Amino acid sequence: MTNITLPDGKTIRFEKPVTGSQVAEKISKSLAKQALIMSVNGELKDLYHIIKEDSSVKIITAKDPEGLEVIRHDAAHIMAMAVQELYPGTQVTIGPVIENGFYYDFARKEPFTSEDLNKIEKRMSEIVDKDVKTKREVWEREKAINHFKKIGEKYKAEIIEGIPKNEELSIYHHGETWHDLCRGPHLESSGKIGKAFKLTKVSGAYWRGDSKNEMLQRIYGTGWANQKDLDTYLKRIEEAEKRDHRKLGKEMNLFHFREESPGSVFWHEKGWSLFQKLVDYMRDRQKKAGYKEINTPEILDRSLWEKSGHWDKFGEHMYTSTTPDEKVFAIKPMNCPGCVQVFNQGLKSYRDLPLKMSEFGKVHRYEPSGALHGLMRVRAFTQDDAHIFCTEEQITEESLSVTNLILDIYKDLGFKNVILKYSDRPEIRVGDDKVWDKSEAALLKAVKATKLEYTINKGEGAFYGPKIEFVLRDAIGRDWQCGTLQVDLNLPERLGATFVDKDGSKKVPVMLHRALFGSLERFIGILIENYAGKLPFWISPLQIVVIPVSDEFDKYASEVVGKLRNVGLNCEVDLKNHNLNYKIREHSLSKVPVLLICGKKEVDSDSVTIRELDNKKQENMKLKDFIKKYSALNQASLN
RNA sequence: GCCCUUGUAGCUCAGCUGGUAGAGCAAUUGAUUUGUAAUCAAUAGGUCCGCGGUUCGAGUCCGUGCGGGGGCACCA
Repeated sequence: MTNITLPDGKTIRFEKPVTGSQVAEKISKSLAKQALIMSVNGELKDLYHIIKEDSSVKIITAKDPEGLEVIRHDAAHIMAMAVQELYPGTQVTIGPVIENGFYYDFARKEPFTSEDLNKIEKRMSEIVDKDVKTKREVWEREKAINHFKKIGEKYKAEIIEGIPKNEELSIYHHGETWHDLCRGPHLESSGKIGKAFKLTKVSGAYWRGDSKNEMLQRIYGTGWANQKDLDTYLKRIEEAEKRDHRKLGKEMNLFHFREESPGSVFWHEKGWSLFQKLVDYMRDRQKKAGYKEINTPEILDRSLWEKSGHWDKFGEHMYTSTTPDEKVFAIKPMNCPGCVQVFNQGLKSYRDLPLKMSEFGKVHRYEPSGALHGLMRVRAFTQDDAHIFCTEEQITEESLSVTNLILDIYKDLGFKNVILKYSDRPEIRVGDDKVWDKSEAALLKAVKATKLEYTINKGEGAFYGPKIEFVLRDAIGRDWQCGTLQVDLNLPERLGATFVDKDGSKKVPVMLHRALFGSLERFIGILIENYAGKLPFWISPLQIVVIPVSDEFDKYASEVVGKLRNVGLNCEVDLKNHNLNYKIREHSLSKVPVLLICGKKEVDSDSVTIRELDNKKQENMKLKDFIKKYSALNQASLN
């Protein structure tokens, strides 16, 4: 007698032990058809697993996240099977499920080409059609190791050797010819995978993820429950490609990169205008929040970096320069040591704290060539940096005020969806554990006070203190880590920063590092992708183009531009010998938010006709009203 | 840094197995004077990423360097 309790609380009674398939069959024919795997007392099992005792069982279909995962996992297996059929001698390693799909890492001398991918995909399809049965076996450890060694799968053998001795080793057979070591569960047969998968790319990947090991070939695939989901996913990828800031940056004439300085931006007039607009805005916000802006040298003597600890901990990422007199300088990769030097000038009292010093510091970091990626990962960038010198007691309050400022600024720029990542002490760290206790608690208190969603990343703090990272979600659901707030229990002491406390004794202040955008360059990349290039009016580098209907109205159009420039709007007049349609198309494609059309009607009535981007409706307005309305829109606070 | 891939006009790209470069758009000039997403025509435009090699001959094949792209590793 086996009692099976279903998720809705109902119990089905079976005379004998049963399989998941039998349970599903009992519930309904359609469920039996859709069933992929099952969960028995919370453990995922194959459908053909025999349940011997009373259990609560949930039949899992493609609608459940676990179901989709199994589809992907099986697709990975079938891919490996197809690869080994097509390319004998290829060794398999690991093949997990990942977000949106799966991959499998192979060891093979010859590289896989994109044609190979097509072939493999086709073979996978054939295997699905054949609907080969899956069979699970439990093997004895030595047998498994010897077996895989014998058939030349040294990576598999190595994996098994690393599995704890008390763990059960299951081998899954797919059809008569292919098998793999796997924890499972798996689908009953290959037909259940369906055809909603696609191999997407090949790449290199280190064995066990360690760059000291040999490089394997990884084939990525995406897999879904049905064709519709696959299509939706592929569409989303396409949409992301359309928004690529590298493409848009070129099209919109914002910036370029070139061989002479990989990873450094050549800002064009329009891109720089956007950059400056953000800086102006930040300056204004920080001033109002009580920050004092400073600026420190780009090049500083080696000795300072040795004192700060950067030379040791960050040396391989630093650009250095030796002067003709053999002195070694480093180009700053961070602003903090410079800022502490400014703090150290003059005697500071507890009355000066918290002291907030901001700096738009340009830093250089020698990033590995393979890491570079448009504006998102560069070797030279500008931080909207600030350092807050305060007492331990002030950590929570200051952190909270930084957090509020960040959230408010993100909101102004159109990002309302923000989550926090809190990281506490890492294994290797400096400072007394008691101080860590205090600063972690203080920072966590601030995190909780925001009432925002947050994750705790254990042990991922900086070696000098705990930190919060601000992750914003963009218009198409991608997460970007931007701002950061770090408590520093180390640097002020190393660089001899002190203040005179109430009792007259000298104390070392706590330092908070914070950046809101993180890197201006990167943030601009995120902005471009978030808005697909259609930036909000107030930061748009070219806000308005005035178009005369014919050259008869060139003079009026030029006058309008003059007046708009006078109130600080970025605008151009288009006097080219093209017709109106052509100009509207051209400027719309280059994403100018507002076009003003001027013809006889407008000249006669001292007005302009407004056409906003992506809005075919036109509106005629007196020029002075237009100026009033749009110069107001030019302020962030009104957006 | 590592694996794969890629580099042709300002831009997007074509150029089969080696035989001295081609299109569309942009630019320039001329015509047209246009009322809401491409008016017509003509002209000009190239160290085919750099260096070396094979060859009678290299954009094309080989080697190497640099850059770009996709991943891996890295992101203090």
